[in-house]
Amino acid sequence: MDHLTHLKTAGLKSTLPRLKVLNLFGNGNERHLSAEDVYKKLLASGDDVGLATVYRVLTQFEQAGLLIRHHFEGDKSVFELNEGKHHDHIVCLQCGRIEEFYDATIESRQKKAAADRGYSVHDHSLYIYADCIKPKCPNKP
Amino acid sequence: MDHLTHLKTAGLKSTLPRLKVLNLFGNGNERHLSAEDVYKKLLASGDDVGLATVYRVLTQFEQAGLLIRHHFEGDKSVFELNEGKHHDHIVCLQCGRIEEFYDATIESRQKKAAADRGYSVHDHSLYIYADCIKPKCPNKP
DNA sequence: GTCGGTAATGGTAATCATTCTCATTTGCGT
DNA sequence: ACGCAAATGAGAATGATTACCATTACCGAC
Repeated sequence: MDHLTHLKTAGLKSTLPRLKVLNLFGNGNERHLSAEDVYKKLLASGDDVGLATVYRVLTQFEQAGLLIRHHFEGDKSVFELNEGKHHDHIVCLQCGRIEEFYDATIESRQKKAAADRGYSVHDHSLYIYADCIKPKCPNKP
Repeated sequence: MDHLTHLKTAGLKSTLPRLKVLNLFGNGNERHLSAEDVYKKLLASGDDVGLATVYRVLTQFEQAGLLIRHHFEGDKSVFELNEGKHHDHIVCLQCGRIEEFYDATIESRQKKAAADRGYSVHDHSLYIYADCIKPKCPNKP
């Protein structure tokens, strides 16, 4: 399913700003971007979209299920493309690198923990804050 | 160790505002409070501390290890007394109820996931967002 | 292809949580 | 009791995000 179709499916009109934002997440080497990141990257590539639009579009995409919003430590939201495969995150506190991982055992234990206590799970977030090993880590935030 | 001793140990002067905040978390029926919550509760009980002080004190307590800061969904930080026993949280999206749980298997799998990828863990946060079962849930945020 | 209505955009002001500034007050050792 | 450094509190400042609203761009009907 291409971007245009994605938008249609979500009941969103296919506009230039929206396509540009989707493209960023689609091609991008960086999977995890904040609103400010997206805004700056678009400006840098000559496409000027308003910051307000970026925020609006990101929220719409999240609600449409195209993007996933994360609240890592710190105040700003970070988004990534929802490619259907759930995963958790390890965040390097030194350089900000984000690594994804999936552990079936953790997933099932979580489900069980919630079920045992009478909760019906919507979703969950697991963030591991760590230092990544040099020389991988440039140690610069 | 009582509150006064806690402060001393942390190298913090024992002041009225600090004791009042610690008391809130100590006695409180509610373990999880935001800065605004703390501020309002103090005002309600006739003790007037400034909001700035509340924020400052909460941050100091966090750094001293007396409190733990959480970033549940939404924008504001939530604090709870650090009683030494790590646990994760289930948050009811309907009524805001927070339930704590601990699962040794999840803990060890997390550690392993990070270690396998060359990370040295600082800490981690696992939040399960769910609906709690009626009639427990008053369904009112 | 053009027209028109509606939804989308973007600049700016407003909001919310949090932090900073700085003059005043308080805790605490002497 | 005194004095000074540390703590407080009121309000300004900040940073992220949202609201407002006049202008502009999609898209379906003709």
